[in-house]
Amino acid sequence: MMTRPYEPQKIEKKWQEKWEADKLYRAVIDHSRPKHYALTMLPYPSGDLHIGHWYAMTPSDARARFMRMRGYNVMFPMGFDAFGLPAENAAIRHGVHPKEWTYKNIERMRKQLRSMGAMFDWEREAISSDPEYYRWTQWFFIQLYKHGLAYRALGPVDFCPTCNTTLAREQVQGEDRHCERCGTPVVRKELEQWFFRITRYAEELLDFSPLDWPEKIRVAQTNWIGRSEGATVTFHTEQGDPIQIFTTRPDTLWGATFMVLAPEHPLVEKITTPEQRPAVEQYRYEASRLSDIQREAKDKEKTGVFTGGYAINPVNGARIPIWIADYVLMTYGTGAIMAVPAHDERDFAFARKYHLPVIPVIQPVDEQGHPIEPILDGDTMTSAYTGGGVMINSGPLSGTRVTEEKGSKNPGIMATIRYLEEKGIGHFDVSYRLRDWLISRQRYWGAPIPMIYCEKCGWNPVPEEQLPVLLPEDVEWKPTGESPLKFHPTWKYTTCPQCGGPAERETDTMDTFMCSSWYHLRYLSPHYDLYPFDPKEYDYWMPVDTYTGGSEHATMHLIYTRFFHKACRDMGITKGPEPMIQLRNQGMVLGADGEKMSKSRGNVVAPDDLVERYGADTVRAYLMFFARWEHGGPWSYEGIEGTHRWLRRVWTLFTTPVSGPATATPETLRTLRRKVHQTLRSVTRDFENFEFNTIISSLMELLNNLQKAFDQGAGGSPEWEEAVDIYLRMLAPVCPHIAEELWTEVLGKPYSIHVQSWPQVDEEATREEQITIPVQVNGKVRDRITVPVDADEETIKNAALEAAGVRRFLNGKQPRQIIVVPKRMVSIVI
RNA sequence: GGGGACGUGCCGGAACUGGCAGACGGGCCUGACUUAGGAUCAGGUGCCGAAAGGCGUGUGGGUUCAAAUCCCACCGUCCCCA
Repeated sequence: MMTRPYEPQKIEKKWQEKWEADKLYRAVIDHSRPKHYALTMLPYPSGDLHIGHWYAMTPSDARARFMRMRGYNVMFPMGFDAFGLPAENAAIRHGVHPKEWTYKNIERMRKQLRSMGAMFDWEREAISSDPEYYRWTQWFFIQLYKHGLAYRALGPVDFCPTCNTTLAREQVQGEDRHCERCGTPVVRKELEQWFFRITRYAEELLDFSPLDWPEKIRVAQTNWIGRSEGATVTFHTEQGDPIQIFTTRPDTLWGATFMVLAPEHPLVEKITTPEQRPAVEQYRYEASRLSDIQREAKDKEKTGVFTGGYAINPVNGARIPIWIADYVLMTYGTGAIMAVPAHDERDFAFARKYHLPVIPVIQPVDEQGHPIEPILDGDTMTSAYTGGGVMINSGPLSGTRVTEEKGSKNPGIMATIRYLEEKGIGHFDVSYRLRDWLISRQRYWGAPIPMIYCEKCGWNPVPEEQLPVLLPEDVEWKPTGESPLKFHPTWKYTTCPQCGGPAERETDTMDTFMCSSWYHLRYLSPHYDLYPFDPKEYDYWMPVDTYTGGSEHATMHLIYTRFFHKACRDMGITKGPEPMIQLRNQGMVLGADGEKMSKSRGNVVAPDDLVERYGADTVRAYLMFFARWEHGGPWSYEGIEGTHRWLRRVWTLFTTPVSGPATATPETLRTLRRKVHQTLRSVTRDFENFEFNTIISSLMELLNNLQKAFDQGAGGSPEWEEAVDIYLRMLAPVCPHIAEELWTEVLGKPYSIHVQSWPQVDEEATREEQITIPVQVNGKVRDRITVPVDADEETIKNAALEAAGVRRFLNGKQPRQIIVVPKRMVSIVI
């Protein structure tokens, strides 16, 4: 009889429909089994599923399936991060309503997602732009507001002129400070905006001890938070106005020879002398015309102007001039610095340019503490000295040792801080680079910020029972792209929840990162309407056990969601220290040319076409095979052929009828069984470690062995039956459709393979009887010997010395040393 | 400038704790089957060499009986932060 051909298009669709009809992947609370919450970052419904989505999702799916076979009750949900700018841009450009555009895209992407054959539990689907979802996004905002974690503040903010909205600092990227979404360089604007107090959690966010997260992400977040220890010191102007500064080098305080204020600093007005006023005014005007990008540019020469005012150095009473310079930004720290030119590069350059005094206060010394060359001299120094040494010219602290260490680990710094605290001049302080999260967006397609402004009562939250604040649908766009909420004739007019008088709604919407900060909670119970999630579901499923997605979210989503969880924990909403325990990042699929995929390069790989041609199983397997998952790599149209060939060979071998009883030798069958269990062991280990590429190569290798055994007459034997059984179970998480078809339809085993358990390794079967180990003479392999696996050292040594290849080199001489590593090798030194 | 990842055949990539470098796949070569092959199957394939053998994991040094793996310096690529 003719065996039927492998037709993935037919079997894949069939099984996808059956699995869904049977609710095979429905995840429900089951206290009798350990739970596993596997989560992969939800997509934005851009309209088309990209190969990158496949790369992120299908290996994650395989891992989730593996966990399920290992006995876990696995939840693997999917949804859409559906608010955002592209929808609105489509509206402006093509006149489609963002809602229509978004939901059409979702419809299309659902279909594409289904074609993956992933074990998504669609009954848990959540869409962030559904009112039943964003009602709770708004509710969270109000909770944060009520707990003082959301506040409104006026200040300079980053604004993208193309997207027509403000951005969080995290969304401003690169040297030219461009918008994360569209690449346009941002501009600075002075606006009143809503912020979340993420900085309150800076310290706790640095603690990664409960987490199994990649080093790369932990380092990126640590650097982003940018903790530095030092001192806050209060200087005073001659007139007695305090100027606070933060410094990481209080040990150099005696060397402060001038101060620099940001041109916008409020004290500038007061301290500027009449003679200096024209120059200062001019400089302030010029600075105001420059963007921060230009002001911070590293190749730009540092400029500044003397204000005519003086400050008193609190440690030595020195009268030091106060300058303004545009490289000091009002938005960083206190907008004022003390300048120690002898020990800071930037201050040094500034001092030399404007002929300001340079006074060294740290002298390099040797181990014994004796001064070493160069003996620093402020007049002749050619660069700042930033290393350690001993404090000089520093009054009572002269002679104190200063190391290269930072902050509290440095005895010189700590001695100075103790001194400052005793004198009441300053105190130990920690500063963070992290800034509060700006969440206001001047856009329409987002969750409205549920706040109301009343002339009399100020800002008040919308009463919770009135949530959600629905987005009005009857809106029109101006060509400028400004949010239509601002111009809506009725929507923004409401009454004050406090006094009942006329009031106006906030017309800004929330950063979509707010929506995605809690979506893992909405999956728990997407239609629950008493609370953002059903507490019973929370208690069973949370925290997320395995989270997968791109590492580009290190300082955005991944830090926001941690903050969100901790803030909610402190408000009594969530539990535990962290929302996602284990994180793994996939790399990127590059185009076949090795370049980043983009429409303009014309190197985009379309998954739909591949599925049509090869089937989802081949696409899944190839994506797992072609590179190490966390690295990614270039796509190859020839490479996928190889993976497809493999699956066809699996199909052919497993659908070939066995003719008659087994004729293979016991040795063949033993070898077959050994290889099967050895492969099972390594595949199991690789699944645990997310090493998908070697899972596939092991399965390919095992198929080659199976084929050989079959050709030698293994078919029909119990060993063969077992081999096929284990092979399909191992294949099931990777290629769920072909595995199901072969299991259920071809072999007639009980439906479904996806409810079967993961096979057990028979350790006894994996044991080799004889092993071949290399023998080295002076570090070079000269022969190989075959010995029983449990041979003792003496036996191995003798066998090695007997080997022809060894004797030829030994030439009758006595070896000086023989190293025997049982099961590995013999090394002979002559 | 700071931080991180990395550098292995023609290509993608393997190599667990230092122990046979190049698994697995692609490509290429040879052969079989075939009217045909861009299908399938079998074999070969790091480099030099007729062979013995030598040389090989970015470069140079070091530790070791033994280094892709550990240490030092350098070169190069990519990512993140300024």
